[in-house]
Amino acid sequence: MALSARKEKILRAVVDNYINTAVPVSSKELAEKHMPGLSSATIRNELSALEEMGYLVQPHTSSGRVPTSDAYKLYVDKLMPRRKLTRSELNVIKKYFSAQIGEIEDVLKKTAKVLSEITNYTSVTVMPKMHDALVKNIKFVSLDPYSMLVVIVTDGGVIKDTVVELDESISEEYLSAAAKFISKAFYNRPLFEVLDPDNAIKEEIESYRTFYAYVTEILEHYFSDEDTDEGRVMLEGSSKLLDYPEYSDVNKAKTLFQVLDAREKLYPLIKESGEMDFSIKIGSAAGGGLEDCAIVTANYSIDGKTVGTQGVIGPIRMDYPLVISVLDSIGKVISSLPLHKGQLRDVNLGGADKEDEKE
Amino acid sequence: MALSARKEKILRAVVDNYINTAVPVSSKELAEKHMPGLSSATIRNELSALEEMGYLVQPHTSSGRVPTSDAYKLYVDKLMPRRKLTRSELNVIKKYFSAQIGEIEDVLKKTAKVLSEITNYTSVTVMPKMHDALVKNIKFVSLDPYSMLVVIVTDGGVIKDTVVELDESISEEYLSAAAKFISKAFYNRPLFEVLDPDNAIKEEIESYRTFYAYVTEILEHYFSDEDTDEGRVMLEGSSKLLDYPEYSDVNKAKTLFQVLDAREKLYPLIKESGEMDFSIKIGSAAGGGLEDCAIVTANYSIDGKTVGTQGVIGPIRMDYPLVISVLDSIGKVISSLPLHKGQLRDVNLGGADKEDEKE
DNA sequence: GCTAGCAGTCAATGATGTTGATTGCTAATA
DNA sequence: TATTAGCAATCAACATCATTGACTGCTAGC
Repeated sequence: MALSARKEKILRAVVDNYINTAVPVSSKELAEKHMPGLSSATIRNELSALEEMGYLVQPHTSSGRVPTSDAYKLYVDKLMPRRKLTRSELNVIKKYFSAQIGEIEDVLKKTAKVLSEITNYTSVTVMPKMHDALVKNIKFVSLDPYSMLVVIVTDGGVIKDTVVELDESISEEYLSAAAKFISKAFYNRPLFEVLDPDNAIKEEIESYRTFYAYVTEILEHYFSDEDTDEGRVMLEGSSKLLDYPEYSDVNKAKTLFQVLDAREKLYPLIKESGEMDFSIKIGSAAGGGLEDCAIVTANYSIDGKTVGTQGVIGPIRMDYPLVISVLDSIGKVISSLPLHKGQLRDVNLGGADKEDEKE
Repeated sequence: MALSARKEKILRAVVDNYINTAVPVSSKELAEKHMPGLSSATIRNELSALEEMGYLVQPHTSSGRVPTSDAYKLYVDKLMPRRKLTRSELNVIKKYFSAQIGEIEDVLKKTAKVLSEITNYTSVTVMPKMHDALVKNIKFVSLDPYSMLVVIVTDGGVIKDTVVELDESISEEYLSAAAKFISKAFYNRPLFEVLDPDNAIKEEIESYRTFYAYVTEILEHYFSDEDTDEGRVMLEGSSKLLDYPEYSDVNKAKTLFQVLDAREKLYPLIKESGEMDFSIKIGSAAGGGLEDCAIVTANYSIDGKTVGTQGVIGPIRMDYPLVISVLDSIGKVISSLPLHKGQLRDVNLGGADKEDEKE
C-alpha cells in the first residue's frame, strides 16, 4: 500500500520537523512551512490518514503528531534527503586527519571524536576481532636468560606480545629455530586454527610442543579477552546525549547510561551489522534499554578488509541525513589510508557545494 | 580553635546523617537518633554555633543544616568512623580476583569494576606514566626483509612495540648487533633520557644513528600519546552517579558528565595526588566542573613501585569510610600480587568481624 | 546550662482556574 | 470530488493561591 506523493511529502516534512525540534508537529506549522497552497484543514485530513496507517501518533488529543518507528524506517529508506556536508564540517574532518596518524586504532580514536563532534551524538567504535586474521609470523625474542617475548604477527598487524618467564635458560638459537618452525607451520592460516590445528600440523610441531604451548596459552588469553567484548568498544561524547530533551528526565538518562556503561552488552548491538555498509537500528530494534534510541553504524574497510565499525547512538529522532553523510565521508577517508605509512592521500569527500552555515 | 567534644559529636552526626540521606539534618532528628538525653533546643544552640564557625549552612531559614566543605574535611581528618568491610563486601573483592589474572592493566580493569560495584560510585583508574621507567632491553626483530618490529622493554614491562618499514633489506645479524649496542648504551637509564642522551652516549651510538632514530621516533610518538593523557584514564560505572539526588537535575548531570567525557582533563585531577597514599579532594578542590563532587584516590604499589592510581568520583556527601576501606583493601590485594606470575598469595584483608549485612 | 513553648519562616503540595495550541467534524465552496 | 473555513472540544502548560508541616530562633523559666 504505497503512499500518495502528497502523503509522502507530508510525512517527510513531519519527520524533518520533528528531528529538528523534538516538538509534536501541528497541521498549521506544516501548512505554513512546508505545504504552501494547502490549508491546515486539508493537512489534518492527511495526517489523520497517516495516523490510521501507523506512521504517526498523537501524544494526546489536541497535540501535534509524532512519527512512529515505522515512519523513521520509511524515512531513512525512501524519504530522507541526501545531505551533503558543509565546508565547515568537512574542515573539521580534515583538521583531525592533518596530524600524523599511525595505527588503525589511533585512526579510529580520532574519527570517534570527529564523529561525535560533528553530529553531536555519542559515537561508538568497535575494533574488529582477530579470530580470523592470518598468521604472518611468530617470534620468540630472548630478553634475558630466563624470559622471552612472544610476538604474534598477523596480516592485521601485531596482535599480541607477552613476556613469558622460562623455567630454564634457553639459547637464542633454539628460540629462533622454534619460532621459525611454528611460524612456518601456521603461515597464512587464520589465528583460531592455531588453537585447533589439524592432525598433520599437530604432528609436525610435536617436537616443539613446549613452545607451541606458550603460543596457545597466550592466544587463549587473548581470545578470552576478546570474547568478553570489552575494550573493543569505545565511546566518545556520552554527555552529548544529555543535550536532548528526550533525556531531560533523569530516569530515562539513567537507563540509557547503564546500557552505555555495560560495553560488553553494547558490542553485539554495534557489531552484528554484518556485511552491510550501513546499519540503522531504530527503537526496539536497537536493543534492550535503548527503546527510544537509534543506532547508526558503518563498517570501515581498507582494501576490502573491514578494519572497524563505527557509528553513533542518539535519540530516535536522529538527524539521519547528517549522520549518514558523516559516516560516509569518514569511511572514504579511512579507506584511502595507507596503513602503516602515515601519509594521507588526497581524497575527494564530495559535497560542500553550499557555503558554510553560520555556527 | 578546637571544637568541644559535644560539638564534634554533633557535627559528626550531622555529616553521617547527611551522607546517608542527602536531606538537611534537623535538630529534632539529631536529638532522637544520636543525642539521647539532650533536647532539640540544646542541639539547636550547638548547631547555631557550628554554623557560626562555618561548618554548617542552612539551605534556607527553617530547614535543617547541611555540612560545608570544611565540615567534610574535618570529618575525614578526625571525625570519621573507621569502617571495616563486611564479609559480603570482601567476598566481592575476592571473587573478582579468583579468576586468572595477568598484566597489571588487567588487574586494574578488574579492580575498577570491583570498586564501582562495592561503593556504588564511579571509579577512575589511571595508569602510571612511563617517562621514568628504566630501560632494560631494546630489540629489533626482523619480520620480513623489509620490516622489523621494535620492542622496548623497561622494568615496568614492554612499553611499546611498533612495526617499522625499512627502506632497504637489512640482515638479522645487523639488526641484532644494533639492538645490543643501543640497549647497552641506555641500560638502566630512564626512558626519557633516550630522547635526550648526554654527549658521551651520543657519540657512542653515532654509528647506529639510523636505528637510534627509529627508537626515538617511536618514543616520541609514545610520549606524545602519553601526554595527551587519554587512554590512561579509565572510568567504570559512570551511570551510577545518576542514582544520587544531587544529579537529579539534568543540567547538573550534564556538566558533570562533560568533565568525565574529557578524560584528558580528568587526568591531572586524579594524578596529582603525588606521593601520598590517599588523596581526598572535596568540592572546589576537586576541580572545575566538579564543585559538588569529591574525588578520593589511592596509589597502588607493588614492592614500593607505584603501578597505578585508582579512586572514585561521587557526590560531595560521599560515604568516605566505605570508600577508603575499599581502596585500602584493594591496595593490599594488589601489593600482594606477584606481577607476571598470575598466582595470588593469600592476603589478610582485615575487617569483617561482623556478619554479612542483608543485600 | 538546659529545656519547653511559641511565633515566624518557607519549601512542598495540591487544588483551581486560565490560556493557548491543536484537533476532529461539519457545512459551505470551488 | 477535493478543499477549505469555522467552530466546539480537548488537554498540557502555566500561574495563582491556600494549606500543611517541618524547621528555626528566641525567650522565659527550671
